[in-house]
Amino acid sequence: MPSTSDFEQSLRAAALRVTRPRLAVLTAVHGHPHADTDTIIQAARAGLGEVSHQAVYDVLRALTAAGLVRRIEPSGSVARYEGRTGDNHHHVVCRSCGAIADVDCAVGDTPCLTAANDQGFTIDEAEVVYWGTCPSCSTST
Amino acid sequence: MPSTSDFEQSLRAAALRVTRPRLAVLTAVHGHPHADTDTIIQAARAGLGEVSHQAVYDVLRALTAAGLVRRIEPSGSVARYEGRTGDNHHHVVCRSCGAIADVDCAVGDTPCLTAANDQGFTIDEAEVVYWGTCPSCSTST
DNA sequence: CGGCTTTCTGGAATGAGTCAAGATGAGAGC
DNA sequence: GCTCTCATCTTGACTCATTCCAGAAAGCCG
Repeated sequence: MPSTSDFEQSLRAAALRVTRPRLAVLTAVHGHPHADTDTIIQAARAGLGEVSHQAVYDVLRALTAAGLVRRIEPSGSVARYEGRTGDNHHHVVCRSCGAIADVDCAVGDTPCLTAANDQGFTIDEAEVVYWGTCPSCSTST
Repeated sequence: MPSTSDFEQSLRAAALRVTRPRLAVLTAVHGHPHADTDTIIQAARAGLGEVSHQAVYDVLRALTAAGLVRRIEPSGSVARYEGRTGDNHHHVVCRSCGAIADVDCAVGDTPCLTAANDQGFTIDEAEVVYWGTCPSCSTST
């Protein structure tokens, strides 16, 4: 996991100001993969004291726009964020407990980006969500 | 598009009672592909008079559970529903205007269902969303 | 250090979706 | 065809994630 100075560089590289809340949120996102907003707020507060939820939302939006974090929203769940960007991986979501795990795509770097007929759309990203059951939910059945 | 009697049969086959609201919602979903909940409510009312939003939500949930309709939720959008199920197609979403179009997958019937490492998950469905720009938004740039 | 701009705080508002209780009507048996 | 039973629909209030707003504070640059 990147260090605080790495995050600082990332922020500066994205032309964003380096502030305590931003570093805290960035650290929280990297330390809690697929965490929902509330978890990130909790984590940010744990390392910073008090942060308004508004600041976290704002920071997350800025970071998402800058491409430093990725926002994922499985159906039926609240928005979640993750720090791994640019490596084109996808997600498995457990139907039972909502757990999310990373999976690399089988095909390569930009898989499935070749739709049979693209309807004239200019496709620039393919997002894949696998639905299934996680190991612990499978066994507890 | 299926007729009302087809919908009746589908409902009965799913052990659901055939009611006016259900037929109206089913018709609305088939007549308005990828429509959001509000649109479906409007469409159902157009063919039925007055329907409570609660009934529509309930019907949509029942139909989704029965597999008669499919629920899709692109990030940043409200829930949408479609009547085409079982043919394993995917969607292109326009980042600009939010338009949704169907695409058949290039690989075949159950594409991309082979994740590189499934983390022990039992995967039963792969959902693919292509992000891009629709023809009209591309040209108007 | 000073000024400008962006960001953070705190609170209130929005809006999709859900819950609960009672009324209604579809389906089954007589 | 009639009646009974239970799933389904109506109404209305409510939850909760997310957003909007205005003012205060802090970071960045010269």
